[in-house]
Amino acid sequence: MNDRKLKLADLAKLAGVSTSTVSRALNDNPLIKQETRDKLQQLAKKHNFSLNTAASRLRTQKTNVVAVIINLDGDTEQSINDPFLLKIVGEINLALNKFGLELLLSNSFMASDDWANYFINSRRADGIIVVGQGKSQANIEAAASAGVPLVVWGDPKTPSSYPIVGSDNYLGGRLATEHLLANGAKNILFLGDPGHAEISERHRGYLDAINEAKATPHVVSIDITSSAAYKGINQLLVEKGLCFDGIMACSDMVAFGAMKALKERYISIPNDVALVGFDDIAMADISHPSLSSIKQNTQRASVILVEKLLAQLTGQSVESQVVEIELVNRQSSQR
Amino acid sequence: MNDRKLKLADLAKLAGVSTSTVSRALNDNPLIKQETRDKLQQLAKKHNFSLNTAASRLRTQKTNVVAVIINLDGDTEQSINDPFLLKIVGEINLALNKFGLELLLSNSFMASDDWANYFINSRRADGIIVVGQGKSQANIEAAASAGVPLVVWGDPKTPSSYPIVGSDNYLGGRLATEHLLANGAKNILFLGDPGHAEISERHRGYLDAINEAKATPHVVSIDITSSAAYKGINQLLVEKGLCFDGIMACSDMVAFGAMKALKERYISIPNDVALVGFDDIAMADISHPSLSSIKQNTQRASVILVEKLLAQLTGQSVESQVVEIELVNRQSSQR
DNA sequence: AAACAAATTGCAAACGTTTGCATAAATCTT
DNA sequence: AAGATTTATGCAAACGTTTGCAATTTGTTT
Repeated sequence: MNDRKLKLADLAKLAGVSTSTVSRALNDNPLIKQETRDKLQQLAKKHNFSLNTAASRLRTQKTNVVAVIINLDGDTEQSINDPFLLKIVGEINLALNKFGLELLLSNSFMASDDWANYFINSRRADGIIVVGQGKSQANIEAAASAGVPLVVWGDPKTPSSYPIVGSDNYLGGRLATEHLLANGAKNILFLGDPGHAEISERHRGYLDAINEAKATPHVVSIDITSSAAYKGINQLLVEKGLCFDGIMACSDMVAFGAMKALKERYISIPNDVALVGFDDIAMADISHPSLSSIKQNTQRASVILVEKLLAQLTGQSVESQVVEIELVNRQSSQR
Repeated sequence: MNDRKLKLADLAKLAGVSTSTVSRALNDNPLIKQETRDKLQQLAKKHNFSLNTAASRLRTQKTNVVAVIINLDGDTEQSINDPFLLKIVGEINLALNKFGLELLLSNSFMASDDWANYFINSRRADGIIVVGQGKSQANIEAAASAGVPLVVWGDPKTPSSYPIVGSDNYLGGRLATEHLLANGAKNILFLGDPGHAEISERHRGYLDAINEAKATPHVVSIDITSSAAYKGINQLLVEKGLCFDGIMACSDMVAFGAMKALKERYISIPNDVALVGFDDIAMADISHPSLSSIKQNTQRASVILVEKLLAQLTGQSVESQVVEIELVNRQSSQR
């Protein structure tokens, strides 16, 4: 780094034109003659010039930055380690880049509770993508009603004043359960916390499928973590023995926790207990037995999230949207 | 959002003081009388005021933003899904927040190759944290020699002009191998690509342990993914049968791929083949059998990364640093 | 009570872009 | 060939902070 950072004015002097011209040329403004544009762009490249984003953000009042907030409830610890959450952040990153936007990563622990203020008023970002509804939607609601451009990854069927993009959780729960039934399971456990928005929909789907089959539902309510699932199933086995022959788990990580408890007692999967997870994380395919799961189309969802955010930025009003899901049939439910 | 965004000048008018005073008060500058400071800070809170970061970044030439680049090689696909990479990003995020910094997430696919230019000259960020060395360090080297404040998560023993923070990979490889030997394994496979910086150190540790035990080394070189590991082990079994009784895998995900191939052929873990992974991701504890692994202290490493970056920002020169590792002994290696 | 020092506050210039408007150059009409 | 268009460029003001310096107020000393 030899010398002081070049600025627009320096470049202009070098080229013998005004700063306006350089500015326009670099932004590919058709007001400037094509030939001049090319020349100036080359000059900029040659001198390793790049615009000072602070200055241009100040002037244009736009940042081209989107804040992504990983929304965890303080108490129930679906930890930041859940591969699924992180996977979706990765996908969102890709989707944003495709639209020339950058990603400011944040989480619900920092940044206080006033998102409108912290991210938008301060011009840190143009809009917000919230990953996960959490148990309380208060922060989201507050930001949305403050007029912040905002989209949420969550359960699209939740009534809300802001657009939610997410999987058809009801259908997912239903398909998974019907699949277990079709494979001969009679006593199917729902493993997860129905107090959580997305999971409550999965639970509804589970219930409807169970009822239609005239079976009896049974819920084991636990946090969305493997270890909670492990403990939950263990405890159930201790107290009541093997009183079930199927599990619909609210996430793959939860399913793996359950699997461990079962395997330790030499309960065969899928023969004694059939199992379906949710999310289809990479591990589902590589575990043994491999885990049947409801696959969420995170890639498509991410693109939709970004599109809806952009639509809001141009003043359009947008609706929640469901993205399709798919049952991935593997060994854990096959018999 | 009722009215136009408040600015410093508006607040000043409300309070009957100058903008300088408000600015200083909000930044807790001791030049301003404590009483005035309190009053103005309350006023700001009351009106939901927050500073325009674009303006203040322009004026101060500081952003308080750090770019985190996930550095994947285009070809060898240690995909963005590897939970370990994402875990460390989470930890870095926490560490940055602790120091009042924000995290701009990026990856080596976007942002061109000229990081100095794209992130620093453009004043998008004050410094860069690179996660992963990848196979080629050209981009990192270029940015570092352009004078960019930069730290890398990788193998600290790699000679470099920039500071690298990471685990003692040599020791990790050695400990894992010695542990397998101590548990009676005689023919231990190294599963991973020694062309990769961190893994080459693990490989060295493996080699030294093997040689000291007068055993013969055997490397199965594969990409850092479960599926590559699965295929690799499968192929080996097909071609040569069960010619090994221990595996030191270069990552947990790789170990799981190997486990799957073994389990499918009813090869017992740990009795027929003992196995140790690397990273200690959440899944290691929840798999069955649970996976012994070398645990990297990502939390401590993240704090160190940030501290070293801050040190650079204040002009100090900093060195690479090793963070301790730990063997977590679980079922997969126990006999 | 005057003279001085210390503690507070205000003035005004910068930070580096973008953009409405005015101007200059090139092209087209008749 | 002179006016009327069209095309291309330049001028200068604004975006909202921060900060060196000057100015004011307050407190201290003789």
